[in-house]
Amino acid sequence: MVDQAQKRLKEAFQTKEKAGRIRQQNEAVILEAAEIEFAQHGFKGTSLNAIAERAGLPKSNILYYFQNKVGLYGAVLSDILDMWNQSFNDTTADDDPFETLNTYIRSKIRYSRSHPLASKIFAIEIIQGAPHLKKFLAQELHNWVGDRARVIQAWIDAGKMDPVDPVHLLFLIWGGTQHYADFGTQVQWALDKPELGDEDFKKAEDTLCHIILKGIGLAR
Amino acid sequence: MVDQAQKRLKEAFQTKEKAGRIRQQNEAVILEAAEIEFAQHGFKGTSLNAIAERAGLPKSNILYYFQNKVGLYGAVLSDILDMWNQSFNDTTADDDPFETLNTYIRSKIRYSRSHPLASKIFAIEIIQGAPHLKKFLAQELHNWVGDRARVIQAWIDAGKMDPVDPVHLLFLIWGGTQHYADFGTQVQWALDKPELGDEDFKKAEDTLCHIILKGIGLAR
DNA sequence: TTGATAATTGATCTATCGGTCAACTTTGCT
DNA sequence: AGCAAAGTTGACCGATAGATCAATTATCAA
Repeated sequence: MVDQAQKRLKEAFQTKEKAGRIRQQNEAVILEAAEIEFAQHGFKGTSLNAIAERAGLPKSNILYYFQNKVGLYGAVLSDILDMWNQSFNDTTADDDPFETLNTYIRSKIRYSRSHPLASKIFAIEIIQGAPHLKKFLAQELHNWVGDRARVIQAWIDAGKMDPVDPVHLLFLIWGGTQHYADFGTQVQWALDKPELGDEDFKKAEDTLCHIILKGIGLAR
Repeated sequence: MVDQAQKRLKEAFQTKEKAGRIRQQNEAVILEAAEIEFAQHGFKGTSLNAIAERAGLPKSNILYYFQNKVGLYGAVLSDILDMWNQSFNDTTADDDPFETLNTYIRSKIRYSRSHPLASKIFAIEIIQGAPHLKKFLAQELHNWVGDRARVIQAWIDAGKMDPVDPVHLLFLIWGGTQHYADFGTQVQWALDKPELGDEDFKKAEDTLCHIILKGIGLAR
């Protein structure tokens, strides 16, 4: 989705590429700790002290690697955007809609499972009005959605699927798939399980693909 | 969904029923200001000072009405649960699945439009692990989902709709509808509109109902 | 009118916030 | 080995956090 936005974020926040082994490892530890804390308390609600304690490093160390709290948060966001929409990016009207959307939905759910913290940080940021991402992402997202919507519209015009609004279809896919990361707590309550297993995510994938693909007139 | 949970929350956090007119009005002003701030910064990220400033009242006043920050937050959550799932609550296996789910989806989207702040506060709370709601809501939600899932399963057994997993169907509806409140910022970016109008929400309702209802084998 | 109770709020407390700085150690080149 | 640069971190800063308290004002029954 967001090559351009990610690049600009990186320019603004990323630390030096070349660095000693100790520093690289410490930075990784800090970013991991920061990810957990930001996902749990949001930007304003997270304290550098809490991150430092979780990372097992002095607070001063964090502020030496990253110039301030916003810089650290930006680095975390940059890491997240690093691995956003892999699939569905290069799709054209000639591609098979069933295959493309089936893959897209399943990869989205798998991302929810493998990177729940990243999804949560992103979700909180958006819910709160995306004060730190707006300038990096707003235009980019509009372009990405526009491009994808045109592909879907072409499929519709070719009679390959039902005439549903492409943008709202994308929203449904996003909402339905991200739910498993962002609202994982709620999902666990509903299923009364401390953690979801392979079979749960398999069932989630299959159910979503069945409903959405059949719902837009695609079947296999 | 949550009669019991709401009642217990109220017992724990609600202020006195009987109160002077000035106090009632001030409490309403405070709760409204608190709703905005909590939706924008989460529980930890919100300061009583910011709420007081927005409400135009001294901070001490807030702490006199509500005993502390958790109390105020609890009162806001209680207000939110007050108006949760109106529809789909008394549905039985004898009801028409198309009519029931069609109404449910549309009412969910309308709620997203009319109460975006409530939805956002709830979303942030859940994303962050629901530290303040867990004891009030976890069991309740499991029961509610179980009951609704049984109704859907009865529809499936009666051959009225496709054999999809009822719980994941509910998740898809929740994710797809709440998206319009929680990720309203993202939706606005995608559509490049400062605010969504009647026709946008109409299109959202129609698209979601079409895809989901057709996707589970219901049509009209 | 009076007096007890409730309501209100400015002053103030301690803890913690993000951030700076200076002292010290380690690293790496000559 | 010597030394400048980079790395590291404990001490500390002003600002602000949630919360308490005491002094004042408003309310209302007797």
